[in-house]
Amino acid sequence: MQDARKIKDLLYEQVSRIGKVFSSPKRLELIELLCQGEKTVETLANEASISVKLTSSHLRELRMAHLVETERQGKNIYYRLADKSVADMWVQIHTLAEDRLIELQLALQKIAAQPDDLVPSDRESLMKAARKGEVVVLDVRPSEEYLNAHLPFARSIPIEELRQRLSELPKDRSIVAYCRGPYCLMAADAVELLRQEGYSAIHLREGVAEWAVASKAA
Amino acid sequence: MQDARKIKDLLYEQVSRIGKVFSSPKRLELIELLCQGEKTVETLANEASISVKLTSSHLRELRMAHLVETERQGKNIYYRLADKSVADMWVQIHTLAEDRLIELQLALQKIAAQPDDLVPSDRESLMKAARKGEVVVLDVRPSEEYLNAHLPFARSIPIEELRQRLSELPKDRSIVAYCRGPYCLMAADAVELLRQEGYSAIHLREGVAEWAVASKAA
DNA sequence: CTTTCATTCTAGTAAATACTGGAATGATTA
DNA sequence: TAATCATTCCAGTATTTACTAGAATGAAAG
Repeated sequence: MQDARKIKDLLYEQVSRIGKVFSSPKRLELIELLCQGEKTVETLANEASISVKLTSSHLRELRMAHLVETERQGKNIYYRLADKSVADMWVQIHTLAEDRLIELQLALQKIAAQPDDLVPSDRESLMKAARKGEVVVLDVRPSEEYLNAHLPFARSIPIEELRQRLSELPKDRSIVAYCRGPYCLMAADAVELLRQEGYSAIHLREGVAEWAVASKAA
Repeated sequence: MQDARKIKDLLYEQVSRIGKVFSSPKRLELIELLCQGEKTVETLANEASISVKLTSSHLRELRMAHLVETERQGKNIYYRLADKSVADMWVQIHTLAEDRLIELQLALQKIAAQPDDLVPSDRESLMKAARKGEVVVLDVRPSEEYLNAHLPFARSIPIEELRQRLSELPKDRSIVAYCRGPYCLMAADAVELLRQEGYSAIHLREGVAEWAVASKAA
């Protein structure tokens, strides 16, 4: 019976290794970034606003849990998620957090509290409209991330280029902007800019990872 | 821009609160127990082999993350999962751990390394056979857990009563035993006992939580 | 009023964690 | 050879965590 306890302790201990990875805010941010495609350590460090050394140590934790893989390309080392299921887990955990934590719901309402933010229920109708060309789905992430994966029918204009490339967008149709996910502020900024310039813009909170999970569930 | 950083930090911080809950082996064990139905603090402490006080403090963490609810019934306080999605998350996280951690795979192979353990792919055929009465699906958990939820067509004989109630089981058909999930040893023990007594017994690794997630995905 | 169940407070230990900085190492490219 | 990208080692700090034990508190049952 003592033997059984030891075995159980060992098993839960192993599972907790995965839980530990998801228990650090910065590691969560790195995982979300890696959901957009492979990236170098330097890119990850800059995006997450931490030092390369600290990034390296967080990535080490991810590697030791076998949640990421590395590949050397010239001078750079690229990190990527080891499996699609890691991206799914990120979506599951932040969704659970949004469902259970009132504090998180309030924080999310504060940023971009537009009444017309698109929520998952609109998914099919959005795709139908996008297919017909009734709306423009706009991906405002860096173009490498768009090239790695993007929503169906989406057009790419990175947020930094948006102001100069406004003329590419129609004023007679709604523009649905999205970015990395609900914790990324790029789409919210894009919507603000577009509205100032007289466009009809809507903020889609989901990123490609959230979209993928939602599509599977449907 | 500094403002944006602060907002992001706050959001990831909140999500990490949920991750932290799943980063402790004992809390994972408590969650798995609560997946079987509501339980008192004392029961949880005994099952997890820890003191009531420590159990209480772990449950406090779960409460503060709004993952469990409590209800007073007479002298006892019953804990239960606040939502089905918490049970789903437990299944997702231990599944991810099993997929990614070789150490966990090896540990699981050691316990009950029977070649005929049932794996998820057999789910539909198992149900078909159970419906026709070709196999007996046996739930060896305590009867309260069986009453709370059990697999379709399952019969309940708690592991402690199994030896005395062997005569209730047929020798001409296969007996598929299951318990709380892959980290619970009751079904493995039951299979061992049944085989010693001349029964044809098979170990189903999934519990009701795993079954529910798998059924949704299919 | 006592017992039972459960939480909380205080207090303490041991270990792990997140982060910083400096210096060394290694691999690759130019 | 020098520069770049990344990791690692060493050292140190601050914080958090898991756990133990003793004592007090509270809520309900008998």
